[in-house]
Amino acid sequence: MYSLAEENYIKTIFHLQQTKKGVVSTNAIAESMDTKASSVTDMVQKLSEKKVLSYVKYKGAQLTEEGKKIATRIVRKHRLWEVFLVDKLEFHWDEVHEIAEQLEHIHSTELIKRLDKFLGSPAFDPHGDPIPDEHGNFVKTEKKLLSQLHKSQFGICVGVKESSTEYLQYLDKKKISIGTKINVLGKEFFDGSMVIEVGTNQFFVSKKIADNLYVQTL
Amino acid sequence: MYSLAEENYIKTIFHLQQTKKGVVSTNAIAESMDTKASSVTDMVQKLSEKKVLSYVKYKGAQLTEEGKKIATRIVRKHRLWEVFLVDKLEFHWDEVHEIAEQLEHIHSTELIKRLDKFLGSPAFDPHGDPIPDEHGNFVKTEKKLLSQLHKSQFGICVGVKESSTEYLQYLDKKKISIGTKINVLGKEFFDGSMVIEVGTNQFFVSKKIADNLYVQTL
DNA sequence: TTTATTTTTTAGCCAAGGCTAAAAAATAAT
DNA sequence: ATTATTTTTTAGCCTTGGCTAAAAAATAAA
Repeated sequence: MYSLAEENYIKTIFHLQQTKKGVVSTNAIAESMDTKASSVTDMVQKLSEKKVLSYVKYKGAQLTEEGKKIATRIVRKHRLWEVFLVDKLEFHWDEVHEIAEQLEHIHSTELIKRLDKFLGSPAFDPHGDPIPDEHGNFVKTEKKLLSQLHKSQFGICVGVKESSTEYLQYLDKKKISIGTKINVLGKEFFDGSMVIEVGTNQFFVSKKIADNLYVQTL
Repeated sequence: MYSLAEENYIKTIFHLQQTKKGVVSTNAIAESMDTKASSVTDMVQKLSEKKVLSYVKYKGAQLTEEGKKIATRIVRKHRLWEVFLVDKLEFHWDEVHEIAEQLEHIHSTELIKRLDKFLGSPAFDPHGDPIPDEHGNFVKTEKKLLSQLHKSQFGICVGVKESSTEYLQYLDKKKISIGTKINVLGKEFFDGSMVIEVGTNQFFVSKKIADNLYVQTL
């Protein structure tokens, strides 16, 4: 069993080594966790002894397989709870992070198993990020522009390229927000326009619109 | 904001002063929390400075109004989460305590407001204990025998007087367990037998049966 | 290739919460 | 009313997870 502090370090290092690719520097961890480098050194040395990560002085830290497993479980919990908060308690997607930060540390594998089932084993959280399955497997996703999808593919809205007021209002009107699933029903070869499905709504979007929306795809 | 340790002390003292009536001794707290008396003394002195309880050396501790408020909020959270675990995640009522012990420390008033609404503002938890409302008011309940109820009253099953195998099997068959709501539809003056409703089922119970079941009533 | 600068680590300190052992107060027994 | 026993407190120490300031290593600049 890992302490709250340990879990938070593991989670942070996991996220950092996704982006920064490879070993993570002491300073990077410190900055990301809003703490001091000296504190990070201490903790990283402790976690290294626990075989959660490998650590070479002055070089940085890198999670072991065990460490990644722990991190993945935390991420799974975090994202499932976010789905719960949004889908069941009707929170808005941008209000749930803080609460999920707390809920992700609740210890009970049975709880998560049942929560997952209760939520219908969702594949994405309300921000459009993929939820690892119970074995820790992430679906490998790619961030693309909506315009890059083909007919009968789908994507989860994760952001916009340029955010003009008009565009955001358009998305709002069409009930597209972060985490929304978008099915591509058809695509016009000639002008790149598409027919998409959002919820139960089906409508037409121009290439200009589809070029401005980022989606996460499998 | 109170720490995890502080919240646990406050909660424990709250429960102890319900039963033991009045001031709570250092040893009682220590035993109940499975810790040492010396640790209790330290914490109780700290909480006294924070005006959460009044404490007289060698005499014991007693929660202030503020302390009771904090305790009540924790109890409310604990019991609402238990309802969630049983009603929504289909845990059995005797499996949920540990998990609720963790969930009760999640900080977010909005979360509890929404959880309560989501659950239909339940008045009792799965053990038949009353859930304080958002202002901290407990419905004042009384523990009675089912046989003491009158027509059109209801009670929440909280236990049995004598537990023979046959009796427990009977309850099982009738889908009566801890936390089950029982409506008294009719009562026969002559022999004390009753017609009760459990879920959507309505059936007859003899006085002997009704005399053996404890229920919580408003 | 020295010298400066940045990054990281070490050393020493602090607060929270716990523990043990000894002292002090309260309570019970003679 | 003493003495014995139990309860509670104090004193001192431990671990976790922070912090600051100084030292050491790595990196960049001259």
